[in-house]
This record gives sequence, C-alpha cells and structure tokens, in this order.
Amino acid sequence: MSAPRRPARLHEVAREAGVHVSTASRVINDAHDASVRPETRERILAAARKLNYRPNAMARGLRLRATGAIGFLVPSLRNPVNSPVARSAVARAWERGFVVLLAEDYGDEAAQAAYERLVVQHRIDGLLIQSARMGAPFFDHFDDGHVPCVFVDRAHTTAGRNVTMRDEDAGRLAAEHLAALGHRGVGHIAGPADLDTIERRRRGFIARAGELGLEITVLEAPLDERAGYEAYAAIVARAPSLTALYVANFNQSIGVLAAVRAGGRRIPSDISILSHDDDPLAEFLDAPLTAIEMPLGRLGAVAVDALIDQIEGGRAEDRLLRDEPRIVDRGSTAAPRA
Amino acid sequence: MSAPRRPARLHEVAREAGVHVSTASRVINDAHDASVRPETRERILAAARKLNYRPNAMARGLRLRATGAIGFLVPSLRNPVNSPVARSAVARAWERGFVVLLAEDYGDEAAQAAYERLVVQHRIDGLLIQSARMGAPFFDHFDDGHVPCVFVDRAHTTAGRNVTMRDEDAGRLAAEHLAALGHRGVGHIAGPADLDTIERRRRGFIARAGELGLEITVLEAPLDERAGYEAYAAIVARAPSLTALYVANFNQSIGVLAAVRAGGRRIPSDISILSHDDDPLAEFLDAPLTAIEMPLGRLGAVAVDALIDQIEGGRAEDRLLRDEPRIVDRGSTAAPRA
DNA sequence: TAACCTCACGCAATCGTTTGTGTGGAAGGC
DNA sequence: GCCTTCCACACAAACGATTGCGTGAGGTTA
Repeated sequence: MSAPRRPARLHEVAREAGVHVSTASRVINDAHDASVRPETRERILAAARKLNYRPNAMARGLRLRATGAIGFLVPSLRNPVNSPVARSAVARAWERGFVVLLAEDYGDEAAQAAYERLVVQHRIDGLLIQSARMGAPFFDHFDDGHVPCVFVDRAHTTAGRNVTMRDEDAGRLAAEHLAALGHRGVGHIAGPADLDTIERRRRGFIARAGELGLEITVLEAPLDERAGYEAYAAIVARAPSLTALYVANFNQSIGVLAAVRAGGRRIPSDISILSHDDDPLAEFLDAPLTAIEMPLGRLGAVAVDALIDQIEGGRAEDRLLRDEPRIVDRGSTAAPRA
Repeated sequence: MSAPRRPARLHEVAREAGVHVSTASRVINDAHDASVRPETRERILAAARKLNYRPNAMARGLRLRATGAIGFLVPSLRNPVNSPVARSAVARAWERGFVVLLAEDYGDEAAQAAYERLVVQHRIDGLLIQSARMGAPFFDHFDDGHVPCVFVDRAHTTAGRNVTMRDEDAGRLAAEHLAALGHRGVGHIAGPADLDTIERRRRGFIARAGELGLEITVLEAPLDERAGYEAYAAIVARAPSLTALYVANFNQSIGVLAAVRAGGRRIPSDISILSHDDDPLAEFLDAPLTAIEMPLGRLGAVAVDALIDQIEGGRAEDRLLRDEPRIVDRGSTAAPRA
C-alpha cells in the first residue's frame, strides 16, 4: 500500500477529524498556548496519520515567510576537499529540517544570479557561502546583516558570520613537523593571497619557521595540480638547497609529487613533502602523502549549525573549529639526508 | 544603490502603474491571449523595473502547483567522476530557470526521506536520480510515472526515463585498444554487478575481447581505491600471465596503480593499465593514466534537459549520449614485452 | 439567577500569485 | 438611435497553510 497520489491537505485532515482546519493546524504545530481537549488532539493526530498528512512547504512558507531551505554557494564542485564539507553540510541541514539549494559560483555574475534566484525569488532562509573572492560587490548584499549567511572557511569582514578552522596553527604545525625532522631549509607553496584561509596557513608557517630559525622560501601558485607541478620546479630553482616542502593544498600536492618524480628525485630521501588537506586518495599516491588533516567533515555541519542558529535565533557569532590540525604520516616526510 | 530590502510585490507594481494586479500579472507573464494596450503594458513593465520586481516563487508555486525546483539525488559526493555530472546538471538547470535541491543517498531510508522531503513536502517538479541500488522499494514511487524523474547513467526498468552513455561501446573500445597493442591475455576489474552501467562495460569488454580471441579474466570489486588495490593482487594471482588490465572505474584505477608499484612491476612495460573514466588528476599520477573518457560533462546537462522536457512537455523518452567513448592516451598502455 | 470567566474551538484574514469570469465603454452595423 | 461586438481591463476565487480574534457552552461566584 503506497501513499496516496497527492498527499492530504490539512483541510482534509480536519474534516476527517470533524474539526476546523485552524484547530488541526494548532494541533499539528503543537502550539503551546492552544487549549485543545486531549481527545480531540488524538482524533486529529490519528486522522493525520491515516491520511498520511504532510504540510505543503510552499503554503507554509508563503504564510510564515520562511521556507525551510538554505542555499549553498560553492566555489567549485571539482575540488575534492570541498566534498566532505558539502556532505556534512547537507546531512546536517537535513537533520535540522532544512533542504539545500545548490549553486555553483564561477564568477561574479553567477554569484549575483544565485543571489537573485535563491534569496530574492525562492526566499531561502539563509545562505552558506564558500566562495573565494572577498572584495566582490556580491558580498555587499550581506554586509547589512539582513540576509542570514555564513562564510564557510572564510573570514569575511562582516563580524559574526564566519566559520573557520585553525589554519594558522596548521601552518605552525607544518613548520614544527619539518623542523623536528631536522630540516633547515624549507619551502612553502602557497595559494593566492586573497584567500584568507590560505593566507593564514602561510602566516603561521612563516612565523613558526622563523621562530625555529629555518630558512624559508615561499611561492604563490593557483590551487590546482598543474600549478603545483610548475611551482615545484620554480621553487627548487630559487632555493636549490631546500629539503622539505609544505604545500598549501591537496591538488597542488599531487602536481608536486609528479614534478618530483619527473625531476628524478626520491621522496622522502631527497625531499620531504607535506600536504595541507588530506584525502582518501593520499594513501595510494606515489609517494603516499603525509598530510595535515583538517576537520573538514565537521566544517560543513558546524557552518550549517551557525547558519540555522542565526536564522532561528537571530544570534550571529563567529565560530572556530577547535580541532587540532593533525598530521597523518604516510611517509612522505623524513629527516633530510645528512 | 542596492535593491530594496524586501522586493516589491506584484500588487505594488500594479499600484505604481495604476492598474489591477491581474493585469500586471498577465503582462509580466506575457500571456499570449491577453489583450492589453501597448502603452499600459509599457507602464507596467516600467513600474516593474523601477521597483525591481521579482516574483515570489512560493506564491507562484502554490498557485501553479509547480515550484521551478528539481531534486538531485546523488549516491556520493565523494566520487570525483560525479562532480562534472553535478556541475553540468546544476548549470543547465539554472539556465532553464530551475533551482536544484541536493540530497545525498546513503541508503534506503535516506532515499525514502529524500522523497518525503523533496517530493511530498517541497513539491519539487522532478527528480534526478543517480543512485545505484536498482531493486530498492524506493523506486516504486516512480514506476507509475506520476512523478517526473530521470535516472542518470542508469537504465531503470521504467521506460522513457533513462539517460545513459555508450558504456558497452566503451568496454568494446577497451578490448580493441588492448588487442591492437598486441595483448593476448587481458583482465578486467569490474564493479558490482547490480550497477547496470558497470555491467554494460563488462559485457562490451567481454564480448569484443571474445571476438578478438583474447583470453579474459574478470574480477568484481567495489568501486574504491582500496578495492582496486586488492583486486589487482587477486586478479594477478588468478591469471599470472595477463599483460593488460581494463579497470572499470577511476578510483579503482588509482588503487591498481599503487598495487602495481607495490608489486615492483612497471607500467606499461610489465603491464598495461587502462582506466574507465578520466579525471584531470590522471595526468599527474604514477604512471600517468590512459583512460577512456566519457562525456560526463554533458551527461548532467542532458539529464536535466530530459527531466525538464518531461516536466514541461509531459514527454518522456530514454536518451543516449551518442558521444563516442574516447581513449586519452597518457602512456599507461603499450605493447606487451615480446 | 445574573454576571463573569474559562475552555475549546470556529471564523476569516492573510501570505503573493494566477486565471476564469464579469463589465463599462467605444466602435461598428443596420 | 439601438443593438451587438470587442477591447481592455477589474473582480474575486482559488492554491494550502497560520493566527488574532470572536463566541457559545458550561461552570463559578456573589
């Protein structure tokens, strides 16, 4: 026996229970101030069960000015580190009764279109923004705080709406890890400086490496494999003596591995490679990649919690995932050759 | 000058233009049968522009029983081959004026929950299903054809709702490619047999390899890296003399590469590896992976087109992406050693 | 017993659109 | 000059829920 074709309306539940639709509504919504006889309440609930009642989200949203939907603006579905974030975000949103509208942000006009469609037309209750470009005009929509939103893994200027991780500590950890192995000359392949997440990694790495008296070379490169490949050659050309490399991003790391192989050097005996961000793939690469694991699986959930708390409670507060960045050692870092 | 806080309602546009809201509605919706004076029409459109009118999707949906939203049920956001599909699907849906509600399907009860939330409560207009499990009770919801849906890269029994690619031809192409290189003993690491996509690859490969007189060994394995890793050892144990391997899935292929390296053999001199599905990563692996490229970037778009045509036109027809599977040669296949 | 209160509901407006059905006036035919 | 036709718009009823307010019955109090 399957559910009826078109789900029952509240009206029909009320009729079945012999009450007015308003009474049924109060019972279904469990209105705390409503006085309704227990026996009537039971009749209504029974009718709802019998007819398999499900509220119509549109009618509800129209009346309540709240849709039970949040938007998710992701920079790129391609980057594998985004997928655990997206997974946990969607899962948590569903747990809390929200659905997720997906939009990909490949540029300013796309972001603007997403805003129009999601916020203005579909009246979503809030927006999760994982986009990169910080100064874009698009972000003005949110500065006045009228549209609930949360910046995921970004520290936007607007206070109270950022969910971040301990990226600076990750950078420091990277420096400590390499120093502890005995490296003196270390390199860092960073990402575009306008990504504050990446920038914090760089800052932490440079600061800690400085404290530890390491010799540091830093190079900026885009966040993809090819850029990593090319950056390796460039940074080695600039600092031929470096014995270890901290790479800001998993995709870049894959390119770096390829470049090291192409250069005929061995990991970790000739050079140590430490990747930021981990992925199940890492274990199967050549060499298996030692990486700094960030709590990506929680990031999405925490961001969604922050957003929904903002929607429901009106309170906005920055959140920092306190999880310690953790090194997953797969052998691509080791002591430098004496 | 930014948009007003709460976008104008049609009512206000009508008032601004000095007409009734119904007239404004007809003009905005460009009703073909409506007779409205050109000058009035202009006044209304001007008012709409001035007030930056955007229709409220909920009110519209309530009245029209159509939300302008489609659901996207994905098996796993983790698998990288899914991301180009998702990208192109979302992009195409947006082009055609739809938003996309995302749901991840990790099991039967999750799929059931997705159905309840998306179809029953939020009244989405249709559903894109990329899920695996074919016989699940969940699918009964769609067999009667009342809920528009499309199975992406799946051939469900329900006619007219499947969008597939030339997987069988891909399998045949794999066999031909390896035979042309001179291989005689070939292996195939396949996936779970209840995935019809994977099954078609297997069928094509076996059939063509048989025609070409090759000696074939087939092994089933789950679709992840570790499974690929283990499957390699198992298939080599079973058929030590095979000189080439066609791997059903990109993730598996990565595991296979690692296993080959671990076994101390060289690619392609000791063994040729041919991956099904390509990814930008492939170029940077060790060895750079020769792969069969499928039109994944179009799959999502075509599926969305099929779905929206079904929603708007009522016509449902199976679609096959006619793009020829193409081999991207990166050197992981070669002639066997004499 | 009249006034009053509370309980347990019903009534009806409302959210923002769409659309079938009026309707006043101008135009046209005779 | 009257009837018909048609144009160009207005009216109002939906769509399916929520919620402030009204109200009849029954009980309590003076």
